[in-house]
Amino acid sequence: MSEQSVSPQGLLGRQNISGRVTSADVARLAGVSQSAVSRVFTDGASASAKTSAKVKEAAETLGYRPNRLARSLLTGKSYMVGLVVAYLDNYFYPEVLEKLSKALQQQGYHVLMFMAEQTANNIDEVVEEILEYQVDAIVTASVALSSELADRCQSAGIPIVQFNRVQERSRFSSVTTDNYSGGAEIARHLISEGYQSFGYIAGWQGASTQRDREAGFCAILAEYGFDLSFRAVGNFRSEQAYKAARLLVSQKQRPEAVFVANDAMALVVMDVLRHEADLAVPDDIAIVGYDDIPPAGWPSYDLTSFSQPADEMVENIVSLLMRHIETEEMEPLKVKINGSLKIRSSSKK
Amino acid sequence: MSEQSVSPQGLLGRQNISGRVTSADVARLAGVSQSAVSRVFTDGASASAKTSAKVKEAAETLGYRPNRLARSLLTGKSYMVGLVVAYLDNYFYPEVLEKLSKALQQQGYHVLMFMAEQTANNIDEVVEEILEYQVDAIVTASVALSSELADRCQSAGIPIVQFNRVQERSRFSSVTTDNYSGGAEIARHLISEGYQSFGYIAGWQGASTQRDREAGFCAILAEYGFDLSFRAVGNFRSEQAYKAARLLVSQKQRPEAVFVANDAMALVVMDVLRHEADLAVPDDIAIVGYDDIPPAGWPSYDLTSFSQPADEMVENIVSLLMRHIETEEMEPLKVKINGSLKIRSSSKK
DNA sequence: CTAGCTTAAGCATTCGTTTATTAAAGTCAT
DNA sequence: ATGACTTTAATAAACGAATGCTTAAGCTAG
Repeated sequence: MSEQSVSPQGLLGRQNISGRVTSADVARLAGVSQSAVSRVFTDGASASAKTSAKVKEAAETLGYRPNRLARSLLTGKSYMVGLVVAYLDNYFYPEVLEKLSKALQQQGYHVLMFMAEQTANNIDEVVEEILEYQVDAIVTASVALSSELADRCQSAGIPIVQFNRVQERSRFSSVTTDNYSGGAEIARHLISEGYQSFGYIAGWQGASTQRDREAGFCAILAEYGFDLSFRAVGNFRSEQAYKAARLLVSQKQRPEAVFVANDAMALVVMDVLRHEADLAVPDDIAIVGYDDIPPAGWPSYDLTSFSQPADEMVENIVSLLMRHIETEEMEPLKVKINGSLKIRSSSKK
Repeated sequence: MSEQSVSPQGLLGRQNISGRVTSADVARLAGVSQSAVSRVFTDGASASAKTSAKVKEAAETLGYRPNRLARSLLTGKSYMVGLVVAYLDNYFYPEVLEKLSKALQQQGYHVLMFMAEQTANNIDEVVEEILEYQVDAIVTASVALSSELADRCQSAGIPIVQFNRVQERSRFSSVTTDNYSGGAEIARHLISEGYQSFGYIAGWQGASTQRDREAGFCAILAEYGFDLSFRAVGNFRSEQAYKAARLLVSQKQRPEAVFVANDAMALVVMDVLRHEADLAVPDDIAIVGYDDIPPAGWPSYDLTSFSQPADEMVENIVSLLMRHIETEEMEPLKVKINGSLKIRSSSKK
């Protein structure tokens, strides 16, 4: 035994310094090559039952799992989807986020979160950062991108799906409800209930959702010979909705029915009407919202709202994503989901 | 010019096939080495003003940004933090998620989302998957880990911070409010208001938060010679809270005041009392919740609630994370935040 | 003008994988 | 057994960027 044949590392898969177990460690323990280990862990690759078993056992005892980031270098896929979102205090978004996260997880993908301010500048910055993470796709929620950034993503081959926002001549896919018909349906409903004067509290004017909802609403009003007797801007923010509501109750001539551009604001408005102005909903004034977030259905509010079906919207986001990612098909698709008006007591005469 | 000295690729930084721009592309265009490009983009590395300028310009025109995943191979840091969360329909979590996301983003980190079912099995699976992504740390929200998994993370050197959950003899850090004193303070408040009989609607019994809140509440009741005249389990889920509330209103002897283990359930209970049982809150029955989520403060509910200060909790999560990640200090710290009881009209006699 | 020192940039290696290429080992009928 | 063919595994070269080592350049001082 005069030869110094024993490896200085010892024969067993001693872990490397960093504490992370690598495929080489597993290979050593299993007595196979590193590439064999790799093949066992990538489906579609061939490995004999025997080695597969050896490798799996070794991996188990060492607690090995392949490093997805290293893998991504070779495969070009990170199995991460970047999500850009501006705020979660509109409760429509947590709902969507939860569903989206679960659905993607089921497909082996995961959501990497990015919070953006509403300012275009900030959003571009954020997206630049997203690109560093080599996400396979980006989902933007209620947020618009500069066309310059759009180009960057385009040329980097990173598909974008916009949620609840469409940019007219943009090259990316989007999923929305038909906000124009939503607004229109609300108008029809209120008219058919017999209301005669109407108000509108707007969301952020830069948003396509805002514009479409208002346009649809007003178009039908006009068709029946009505127009808005009150209009204020709430920018989709509660504090501003609060101010808009104060303004509303201070009018000498209050409208009989008010459409508020989303539920988050509509709830604030209802609270002001009832608890600060002592007005009854719907008897003194009817309210309709948009989104049908869970609190809209709570008995204390029972708010009529145009429902954006989160499940169906998420399903569509996911299938668009998968289409773009897995077939490399870049052709954008603009999907419009049919929502439906949930009529509740806040708008019944 | 008889030599074929022109590179087959052309002299300009023609992008590689995959469409992604690499540091080598930038180097070629700037006429420097790849390592020079790398140095320009890693702070703490030296580069002359001249090359730095050349490189930055080239990077700009090519739209280059360093690949974080590739970088992570060398540095061992991914700048991602895994977040495990079970549901977002308790509105305390979206709030925390938004704040956490923003705070981490400010430090250059980002949140990778993982949705877990409540079952221990599923959570372990999910965490295994997280590990594949080489996150620098894990935050769990209202979720418990098997000790086996804990070992794995420990030995992989991945710190864990538990949010709103403590595991007794576990080796990871946690951030909670002092749920025991929270429950106690609620009891003191109700007693001092003069209520004489008490009910409790419990959360998921496996949760330390649930146990501590109840224990603190009952301890003080006992101290004053009271006990629970009603108890039901809502598991932190609205549907089950609904059933518990139905049970409550069907009692012959209703308690005068009820503590519901969190706001999400408390709001459901209030709605049942008011809209299904025609009872007045607080006149017929007082209600107190826990978390102080935004809807608790909405005038329609005006629910007394023990406030868990999301800002402060998040600050603590982040500083624990940074401590663990950047100093490699693994010693767990269990942080208890002081909450405060927000007394509103739902519990005033 | 040169010795002596500092700063900058290039080369080559490395991180943990996948995968093309090639060599070895089975399989099966003859 | 032997040859023709199919599996399986090992070797080595990527992927994109960071970094130790080394050399070239730049600067100061004598």
